[in-house]
Amino acid sequence: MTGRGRPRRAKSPDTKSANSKTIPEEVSLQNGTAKERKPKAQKKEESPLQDRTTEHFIVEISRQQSATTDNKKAPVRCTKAKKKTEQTAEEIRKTQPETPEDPLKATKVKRCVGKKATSPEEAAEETTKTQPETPKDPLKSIKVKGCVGKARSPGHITETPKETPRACVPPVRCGDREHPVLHTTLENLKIKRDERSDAAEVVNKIVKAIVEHLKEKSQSFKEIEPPLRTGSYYENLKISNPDEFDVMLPVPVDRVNVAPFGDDGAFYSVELKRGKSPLEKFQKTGGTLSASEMLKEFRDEVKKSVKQFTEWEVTKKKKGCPAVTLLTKYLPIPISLDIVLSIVVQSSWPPFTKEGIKIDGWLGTKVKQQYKRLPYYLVPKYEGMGTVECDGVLAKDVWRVSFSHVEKLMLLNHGSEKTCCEREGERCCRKDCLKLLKHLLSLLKEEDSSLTKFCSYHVKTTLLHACCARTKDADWRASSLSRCFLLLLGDFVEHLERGVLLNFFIPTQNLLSGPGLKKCRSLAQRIEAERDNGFPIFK
DNA sequence: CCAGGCTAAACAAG
DNA sequence: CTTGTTTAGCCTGG
Repeated sequence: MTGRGRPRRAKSPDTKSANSKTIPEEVSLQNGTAKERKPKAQKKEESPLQDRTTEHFIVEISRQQSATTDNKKAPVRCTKAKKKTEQTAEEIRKTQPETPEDPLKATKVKRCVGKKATSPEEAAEETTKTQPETPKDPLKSIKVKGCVGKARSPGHITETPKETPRACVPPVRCGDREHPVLHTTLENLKIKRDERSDAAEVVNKIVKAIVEHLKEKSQSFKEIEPPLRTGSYYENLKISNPDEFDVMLPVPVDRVNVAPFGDDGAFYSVELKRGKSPLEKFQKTGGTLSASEMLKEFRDEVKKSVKQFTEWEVTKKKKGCPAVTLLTKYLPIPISLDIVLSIVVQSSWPPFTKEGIKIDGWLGTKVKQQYKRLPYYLVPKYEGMGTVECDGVLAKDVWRVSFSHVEKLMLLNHGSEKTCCEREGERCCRKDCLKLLKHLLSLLKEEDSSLTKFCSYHVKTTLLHACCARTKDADWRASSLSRCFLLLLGDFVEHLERGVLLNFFIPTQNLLSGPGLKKCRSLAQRIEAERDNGFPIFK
């Protein structure tokens, strides 16, 4: 039915232009924060990110060639005919026989292009409504692509076609024959293109509206920088459903004094140095920039800006949580969107990061230096009771450091060779391993409510540490998925057994101190049971 | 501010 | 399996 030439998805032109092509806000971020760090002169060969190769010539030439050939086949556009998503609830709400359990799910007209009905619920949906509690949100990031010319080396010389299965098949060690279930599981975790498209449309629309409102209608937040799309969706790590989005809205500050709050280096109190700032009003008598007051007003402004969007609701405030969470249920897949207030600090990273981000062997020292020249972010997050006081500062007025922008950069550019996972390069399984482990954790959380304190950030951190331990792309060959996944699983279990998983950027912070050793060990046992039985939970 | 190019990933076909 | 197409996201240059 679905012929290749037929438009499987069509959108009305206005929708299109409004959402997909350009997100204008992006541009001003560059102007605002990034330009200084990314001098124009730093091109191609000169970029520190580039010089791990000696093939610049070939690379550059081949780039140009392929660009010109590509051009020819470009603009074959489909005709757009889709109804806008501005539909009201009633319009959208057609009965969805496939999923009777959810009355809000809907079948859309545009989807009727002969696609066979997908099964009720693929494999297992992850429902990563990850707990707000402890360290969920350090998953945000900035964009700032490392460098300009990506290498696509045609001369990428592979002495042997290594990935092809050998003629003689060793009994045990051959790739992942041991665990074919991992591959099918991964397959089921993929996000459907149409669902992604629908979700992106509604999310982009509301984010745009919020940003416009804050810039034009609010005093305190009129200087916000373009949204930083962070978290697993924007790292291409989202599994199962496009149902969770994280967007950080950064407020620039000129100069600030930042002082540790507590002893693990993750939380800070902030003082504005200069007078002139829209943020003055959030200062307490001691000069502290009050996270809670700023978040309160931010939340009010976000509420105002989504008021007219009846399909979105604002969820209740959660203690210590830096996000204003929006929900929409007017799509087959309900979406939660975290709008996270943050302040951008341009100066050098806190001293507590000194021993962190040990990526020298994996991504290289120059990449690390580049990352460390980026700003860092602070989000209005605290732990425990907001009334706890320390040096005259209340916990609810402190900020937690966030390096989500760097996390995103590392995950999108994760190879020790820069051609890793590119068309001409070797494919690796780092992200697949992470997806699988995330999935495993969320399945375990579904069946055991005592695991709420564990979250996908624990898994992500485990992967980052693993990448520093097994630094070469050859350690993560796509053909060795099972072995790599089992090693990663082993890492995770080790952390759990010891009850120690250090924040990748702030090694003085133990991310497992929240859950506690007892819960850690019980999770470790549960995971080992799955492993030793061939992952029945995936079946 | 926008148009256009590029990439990763999903998806379709051979 | 390989190859090509489509799409959202991202970046750049005008």
